[in-house]
Amino acid sequence: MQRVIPHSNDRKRPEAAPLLTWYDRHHRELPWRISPSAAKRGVTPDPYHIWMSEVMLQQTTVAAVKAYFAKFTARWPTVKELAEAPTEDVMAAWAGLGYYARARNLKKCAEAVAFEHGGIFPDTEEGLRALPGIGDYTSAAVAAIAFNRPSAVMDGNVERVISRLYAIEAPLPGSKPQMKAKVAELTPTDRPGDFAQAMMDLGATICTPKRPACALCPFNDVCMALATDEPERFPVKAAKKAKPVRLGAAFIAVDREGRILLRKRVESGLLGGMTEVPTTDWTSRQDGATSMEAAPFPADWQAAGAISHVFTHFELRLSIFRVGPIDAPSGDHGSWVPVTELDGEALPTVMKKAIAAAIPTAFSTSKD
DNA sequence: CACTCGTGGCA
DNA sequence: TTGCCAAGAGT
Repeated sequence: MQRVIPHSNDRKRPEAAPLLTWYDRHHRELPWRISPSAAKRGVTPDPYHIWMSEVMLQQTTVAAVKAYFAKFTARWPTVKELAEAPTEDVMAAWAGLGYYARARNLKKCAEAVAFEHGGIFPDTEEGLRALPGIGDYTSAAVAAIAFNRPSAVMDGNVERVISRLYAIEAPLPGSKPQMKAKVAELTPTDRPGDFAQAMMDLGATICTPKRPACALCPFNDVCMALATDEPERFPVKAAKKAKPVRLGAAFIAVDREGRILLRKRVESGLLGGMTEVPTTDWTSRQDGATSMEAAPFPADWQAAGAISHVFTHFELRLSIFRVGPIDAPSGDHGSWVPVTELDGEALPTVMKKAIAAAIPTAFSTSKD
C-alpha cells in the first residue's frame, strides 16, 4: 500500500515518442483528419479542411462541429467558392454553432486567401497568424497539422496535459507562457503534426477534466500530477466571476400571409450580423412600461410566456409577446419572412427559442 | 490584461 | 438543477 514517490532527479522527463506510439494505435477518426498511417504514406491533409475544422472547433465540441463541417465543405468545396459566397449565406449556415464573429472572420479569411494569396493558404505559423480569425492556437495548429511545421500547439486539452505532466501550480491564464515553453520543448521535429493531434486526443479521451484514465496514459510513468495522487486538481484556474441576469422582451408578429417580422442585428457585438426578432434592450432590471414602448409598432400584443437563455457572461430572460394574424403595418419595421422559410435565416438559438415560445410549430425539430 | 463573445451536453 | 466546460480570437 505504501507508495514511493521518486525524487525529481530520479524521474524521467516526458518525451514525444511514447505519445506518438499511443497515437498510432488510439487516435480518433475525424472527418477532417488524415490517419497517421496514411500520413506516413505521404498523404497530406487539405489545408482548407484543417483550417475550417480548427475555426469551428474553437471553444466548440467535436460532436457539434461534425455536421457543420460536412455542410460547409459540401456547399463550398474550396476556399475560393467560400470567398465568393454571399456573407448572409455563410452566416445562415453557421447559425446555431455560436461565437458568430468566427463566421464573419471565416468569410474574411477565405477572401484574403482566395484574392490575396492566390487561393493557397500560407504554410507558416507567422503567415497564418496574420489572417482574420486565426490566433495563437489556430496558426500553430494549421501550420503543424496541415504543413507538418514544428509549431508549439496549445489549446485547452494541451494546457490540461502539460499542467499535469509538470504539476504546474500557477493558475491559468497567467501560466500560459510557462506551459507554452514546455510544449515547445516537447514538440518533436519528426511528426510534429501528429504530435499536436496526439496531445489533443490524449486530453480529450484520457487526460480528461474529471476522472482521468491515468492507467491508460502513455505518460503515467513521468506525470508529476499523478505522483501527487490528485491529477484532477490540475490545471489550476483563476476564480471566475458570477454570471448576472439581464431582462428584456421579444415581439413575435405574424401577418395574414403567415410571415413573421425579422430584423438584422448590427455587425459587431453580441450575435453580430445575425437575424433577430424585435426585442427591447437587455438590461439588469425589468421595466414593463419601456418594454411595451419598444414594440416594433403599436398593436394588441399578447403575453406568450417567457424563455431563458445562458450566454457566456450573462443569463438572459425574455418575456415573449405575440400579435397576429394582422395586416402588416406600413413603414419599415424589418423584413416579413414566411414562417415556413425560417430554416434559411441566420437565426441564433436564442431567437429560435423566442419564436418557438410564441409559435410552437415554427420549427419541426422542436424537442420534447 | 480583463472582458466580450454561444451553445449543448453532461455529472 | 446548476455549474462546468469544449481544438480561442479580438479588443
